[in-house]
Amino acid sequence: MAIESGRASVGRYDRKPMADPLVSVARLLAPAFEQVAGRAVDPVVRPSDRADAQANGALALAKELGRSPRDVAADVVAAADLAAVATLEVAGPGFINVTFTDAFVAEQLAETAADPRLGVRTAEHPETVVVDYSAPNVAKEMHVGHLRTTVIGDSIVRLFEFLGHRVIRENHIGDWGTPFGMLIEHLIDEGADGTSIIVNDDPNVFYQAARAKFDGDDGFKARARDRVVKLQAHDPDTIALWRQLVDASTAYFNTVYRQLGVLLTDDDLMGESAYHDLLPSVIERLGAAGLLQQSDGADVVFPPGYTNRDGDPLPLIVQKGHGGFNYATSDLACVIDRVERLGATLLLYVVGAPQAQHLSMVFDVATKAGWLQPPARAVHVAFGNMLGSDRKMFKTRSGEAVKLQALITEAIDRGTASVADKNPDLPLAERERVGRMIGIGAMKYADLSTDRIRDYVFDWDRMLAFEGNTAPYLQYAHARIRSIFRRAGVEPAAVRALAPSLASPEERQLALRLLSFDGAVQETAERYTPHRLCTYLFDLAQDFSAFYEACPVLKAETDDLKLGRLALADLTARVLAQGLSLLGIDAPEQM
RNA sequence: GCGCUCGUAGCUCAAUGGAUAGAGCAUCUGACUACGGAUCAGAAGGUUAGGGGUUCGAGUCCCUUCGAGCGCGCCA
Repeated sequence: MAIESGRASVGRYDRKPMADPLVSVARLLAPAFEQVAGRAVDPVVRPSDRADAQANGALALAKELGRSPRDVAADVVAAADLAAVATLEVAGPGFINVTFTDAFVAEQLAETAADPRLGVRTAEHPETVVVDYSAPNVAKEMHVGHLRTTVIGDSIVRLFEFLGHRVIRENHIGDWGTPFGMLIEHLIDEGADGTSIIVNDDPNVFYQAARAKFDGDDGFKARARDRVVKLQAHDPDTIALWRQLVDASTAYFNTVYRQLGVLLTDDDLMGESAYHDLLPSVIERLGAAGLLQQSDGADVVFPPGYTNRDGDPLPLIVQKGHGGFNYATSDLACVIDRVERLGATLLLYVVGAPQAQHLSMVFDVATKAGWLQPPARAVHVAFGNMLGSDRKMFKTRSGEAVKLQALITEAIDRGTASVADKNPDLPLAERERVGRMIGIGAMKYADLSTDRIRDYVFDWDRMLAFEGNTAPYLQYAHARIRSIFRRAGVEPAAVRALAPSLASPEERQLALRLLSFDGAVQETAERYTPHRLCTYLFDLAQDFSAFYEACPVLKAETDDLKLGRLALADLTARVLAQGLSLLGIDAPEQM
């Protein structure tokens, strides 16, 4: 299959009249288009900066009918019956501008406010979705490279769960293979237990020391090789030592995950070792499917369309010359396990862009072997690199990968310092709690808010700024709304059944934005692009600021107006908090 | 050499094939003893890397050139 950078669709979602008004308009306009065209056509309803929405369908249709686009648009408007919802107007070369009636906006808003899901539709056909993300290595430090996969994966998990899918998180940790021979032998030499080495000391020191001995000491190397054989034969003593390393490492991963506030737990561990016993059957089944070939002594599959440096067909090696399996074998076993055992129909791989060719080959082979057939499909949710301010790979001065733990600590420190600076009256414990939300939130948001396929520049000052498209700006907007309620002495729940005020342009603009939360969430999930949701939330916060400036709430002329504006503010806060939560970011009540 | 991805304002980034390419930061101008100024309004800033093509319509799709990054047989 072709490499998909996230354009695949998850399937159709139901089209209930509530929620996204664009969906409602498209649904209501469709019969008019059908009447004019003589067949079903897409009204092509889109957001517009000239009206509340625009329908572009008449332009394409006019070409087909050989008529003037404006005439076609006029016919559609004449045939349409949605007076209760919107007024229609032909504009420009043949657009239909849509302006919602205030009654429609008010009604939709009231339904949204009454809905715990804030208007977000659940999937019409819930699927079993496996999300493969994070994937750190045992006995190694987590580094910046693990940040994006962990944060993006976490957000995708939250999104799909919210949409009603059955989501299975899989943390494909590197816990098997040749390095474990040397790691276990080194562990024996040191006479230490895995916990002290990995949790209390720097895992990289341990790993590099083992590596150095492996490279420089032939006796050690021979022992390490023997140890791998014992490990793969499930020798009890060897497994016990291996288990020490794995347990210590996963405990360490968990401290990182807890600090990051991601959902991963031990229950989600599905490392390479879990597929080890399946690997021979992968080869057997490839052979039975007639796909297996020999090349330079290795068992390989040649998926069509891939070439090497010399222009010759490029193989996917599934069994090495001396009999060992590699990560391609393991990845194929994953596909089988996820489809056949778990019943997954959507396999998401939140893995860096450099793996594109490898994954594409794996998916192609799995498809040819019949393991990955519709409705099941696999998508590489690829992402680019984190760059330093010099636009080069983010590294320490000495050129090493930056440790994720160092990044987390600095984020928390900076977030806490920011709160201390701006709200010194907060009690210390609260300051630290909120500071952590701000620091971690800022780091995650910086990662999520740009198109994932592109590289992005990591900049502490920018991501922690209270201005611009940042987590603190959104968190601040939320906290400020909650502050209004505290000051008013009103419980937010008390205004949820009230009609939100729509008296001014700013209120109307904010209301329309609130109604498009559903559309933003659906699009984010369909394309696996959290930055879409980020952009929506930023726009929402900006609309709220404009409203807040133009429309006094606590000093409103009448009590009704005050309550109506409180209702609008409350809905804004709920959407902000829900949206941030889908990104894995906390929204403090005050900051 | 082949392949993949990216190239948009000074900077960081948006923009389902739709109208005049939008935000934020920075810069400049203005508002108010502030419902948390951690604000708001406005201005200026663009040959969407270059060139061709498809289309009623292209930042977006196709071809090509240039630039950057990454990947191309037994590491994962």
